[in-house]
Amino acid sequence: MSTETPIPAERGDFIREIVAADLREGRRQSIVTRFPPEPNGYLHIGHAKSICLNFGIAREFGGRCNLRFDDTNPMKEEQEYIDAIEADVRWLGFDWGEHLYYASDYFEQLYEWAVDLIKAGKAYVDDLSADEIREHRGTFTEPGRNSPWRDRPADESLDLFARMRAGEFPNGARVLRAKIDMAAPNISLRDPVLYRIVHSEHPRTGDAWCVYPTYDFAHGQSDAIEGITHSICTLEFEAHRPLYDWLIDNLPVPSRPHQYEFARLNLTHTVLSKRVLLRLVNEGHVRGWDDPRMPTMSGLRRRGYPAEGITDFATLVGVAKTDSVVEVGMLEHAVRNVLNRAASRRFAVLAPLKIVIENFPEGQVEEVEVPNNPEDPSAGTRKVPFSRELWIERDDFMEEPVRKFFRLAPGREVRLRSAYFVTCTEVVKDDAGEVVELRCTYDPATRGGDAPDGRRPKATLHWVSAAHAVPAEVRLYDYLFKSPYPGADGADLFDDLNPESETTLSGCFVEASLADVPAGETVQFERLGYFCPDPDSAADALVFNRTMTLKDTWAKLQKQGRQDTA
RNA sequence: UGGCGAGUGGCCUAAUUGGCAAGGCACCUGACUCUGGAUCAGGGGAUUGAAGGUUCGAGUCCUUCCUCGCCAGCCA
Repeated sequence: MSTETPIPAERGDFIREIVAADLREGRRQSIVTRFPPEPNGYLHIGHAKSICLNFGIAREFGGRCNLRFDDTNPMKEEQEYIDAIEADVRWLGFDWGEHLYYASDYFEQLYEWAVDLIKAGKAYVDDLSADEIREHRGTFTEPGRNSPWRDRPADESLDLFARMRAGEFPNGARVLRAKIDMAAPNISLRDPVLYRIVHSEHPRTGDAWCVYPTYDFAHGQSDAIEGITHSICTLEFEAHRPLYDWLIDNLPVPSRPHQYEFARLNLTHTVLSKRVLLRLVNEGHVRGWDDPRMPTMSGLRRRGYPAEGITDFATLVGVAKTDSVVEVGMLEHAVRNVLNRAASRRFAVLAPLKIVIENFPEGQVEEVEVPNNPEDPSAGTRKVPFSRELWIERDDFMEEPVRKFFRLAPGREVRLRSAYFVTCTEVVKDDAGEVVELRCTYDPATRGGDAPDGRRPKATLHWVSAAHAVPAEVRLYDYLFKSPYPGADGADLFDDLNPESETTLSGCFVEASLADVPAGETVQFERLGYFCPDPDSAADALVFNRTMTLKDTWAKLQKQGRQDTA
């Protein structure tokens, strides 16, 4: 308890074990990781897994995690994304301190190293076109062929490379390539492109450059410059590791980072691909990157998911090298878990049905005391007005109750939460036979929700006073994709889009205090689920998003019943 | 087809490196309950991708095979 060891006691995932061993066996004195997003889109929950891994390791092992933007492709990158990414990482609860970097910070150094490589005869300027380079590359089974420019004198490459930088050539005219092995079974070693000409405004460096390093030439060297010890990336970069190492081996870099790969996160009922997410936005399937149905950080935030739920989820799924698809249910579990603990409870009626308590004095208003969070007594209580006319949930009444339906029905007594027991005495219908109102009586002796004679209703209902409740719009969300595996076995994943992923309810009535819920806070509407105010919400026009429902065994029973009869 | 990687209950992840296959999610049952929530207790579910081999003993080591993923951008 008194001694502090930088090495956590419990065994972790395979990467943490490597980190611990490197420390324990003296290969490393301290740990430096990095989260290296490309600012060409918004962060999603898959990135959260990587963020939690990199920042988590730094935190646990007393090290540091840099935030580094991998901004080597000015055609796709924008400042807007840089800003959003920073905000998202912060929101998750991580801090990079002073260590905010950009690969573009290193462009000059990278250029010099490229020159070193040319001088050493390990890189050359190639005049072949992109198509020709592809043809020369060979295939999985056939080796590639050397470019005719491969053995051009270093001086010539040097001159050409300088002129590429000077802007003498158009996009695609020439590239700088590493001279490795055109017959390598690993295709990324067949003289990979190191630099290409891109005449394009860069969000950070403007028009200072018209040659840009490729990912392969920038990433490992950036790691080395920053003293990254463990460069953690996803599985698809595994084949690049030999190239990563080759560059580190052949350049006078100041440190020796190592790359480790883990399986990226996949989730059922959604898609975590920047390309597809971009299409969802651009084609109007959602209203934007922060649409509450999106798996983006900003979408989840707007949906009301607490950051802690997401980081807990990352811990829950672990880190391994097996391609996997995690059931969304696990995310929902993590989120419910923190919300159940922290969210304060309120009353809201989504599909209102009026009840009139005939023996309750007209015009009288009583304030009943309601606990804000039964899970957390320190959250205190609040006063909620109770009167003769109330709204209850339509689903909480059945004229002809089926088996196992415990809620209100003609002649049945239920408890109105924290208020009184009421009994339904009469059902009022309109001409069409629709139930429009219930007449009830209440038992004044049950004030607060307990009967002196100890009788206990089988159901407790939420309610709001008709005269005091405020109207609201509530947006219900469901999975963006109907199929757990959108686009599986060749199907067009856009065919799997769930047309009911968003349902807007108007005419809801909510407790007046709900007008004061601050942005970013998620509350529980008792018995219904977790909800948060949407940015569209205004003082005189409240809008709530349903973050998720409570676990609902009644709904499950109903669903099962439907299946049984079907 | 060449290279690389991965296969453990429906899903995710462990297994002290050769010693009784464990935990979480999901599911089911019961208890409790002023949320049909939460909580608590219990339960079902695994030939560890397959077949051989080594061994007293294999998820772990060897051989062969099968399946899946990634790689042929001047994307990352």
